[in-house]
Amino acid sequence: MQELFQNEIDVKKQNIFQSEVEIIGDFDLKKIENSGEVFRFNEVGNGIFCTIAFGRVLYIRKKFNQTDHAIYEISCSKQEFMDIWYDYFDLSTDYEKIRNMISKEDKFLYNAAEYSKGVRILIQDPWEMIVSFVISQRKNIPAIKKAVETLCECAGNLIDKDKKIYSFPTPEQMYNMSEEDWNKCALGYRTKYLKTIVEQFYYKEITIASLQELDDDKLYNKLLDLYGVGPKVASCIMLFGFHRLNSFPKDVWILRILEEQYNNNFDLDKYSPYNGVIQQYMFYGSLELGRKV
DNA sequence: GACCAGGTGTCCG
DNA sequence: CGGACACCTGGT
Repeated sequence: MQELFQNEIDVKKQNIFQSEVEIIGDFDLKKIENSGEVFRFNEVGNGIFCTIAFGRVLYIRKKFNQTDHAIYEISCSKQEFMDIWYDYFDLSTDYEKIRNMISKEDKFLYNAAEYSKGVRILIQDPWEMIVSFVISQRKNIPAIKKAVETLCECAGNLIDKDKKIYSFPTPEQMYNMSEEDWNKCALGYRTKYLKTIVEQFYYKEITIASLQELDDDKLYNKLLDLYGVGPKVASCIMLFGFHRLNSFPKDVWILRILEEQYNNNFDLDKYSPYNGVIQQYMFYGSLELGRKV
């Protein structure tokens, strides 16, 4: 907390914002932060959000609202925003259109989607998603975030010397981690999963490029083959790393909703090809049912 | 100090 | 194949 506060002061001092962009449609930074899909995305104070991805850091803050769009201050050039962050935030997908597919008859889902308005499915680095979601198992979100940051500090590149921000390590960087590094990360039984996966990617027995070519079913099965990756983690990797919007991760919260709200009769394929977006609305809606952020 | 956290591998019927 | 059970560690 102290570090974040320090970070905020630094941001102000350096007047970090460089340009402005207009963003149209569903877009809520706080909701994205709490949507559970991203682990290096944090509010650092005063409405300023910081996210680290693709070896870059972005600071972004809403400046003001117009009726159908909003203006955001950003720490990069407009050009970089269009080249990198436009896709990251999935700004070419019309989430309002997806929300409008939900019938009012389904009261729970309709309310959940209203409540979640502004959540988007970020397009994140597939490798980072594989590693992060293997780490995520049987951890709460603060613990996941901490573990990911420690891993980045151990093996990533220093991309901001002042604020000590590190990039997410590549398979090569993780392959070269010492035993001491692994111990520092304190990943417990997940370490052996990651070591195995890292080795496969290091020796190019599997590549991200080859995975990207696969259709949903084949990709799912290929991910399941990875040591330490089960159905839930594979679905998350597909949704958040490969942007397979039909992938429907079922964690404890979703299972609870499917049982309590739908008596286990929810048609998981009803909103194809956007079942994963619907899942995300349900998951964010679980905040109202007692899930903690 | 328990108890549990966005699960998965393993073993057993 | 479905159901138990152990599992590292840290947060509440």
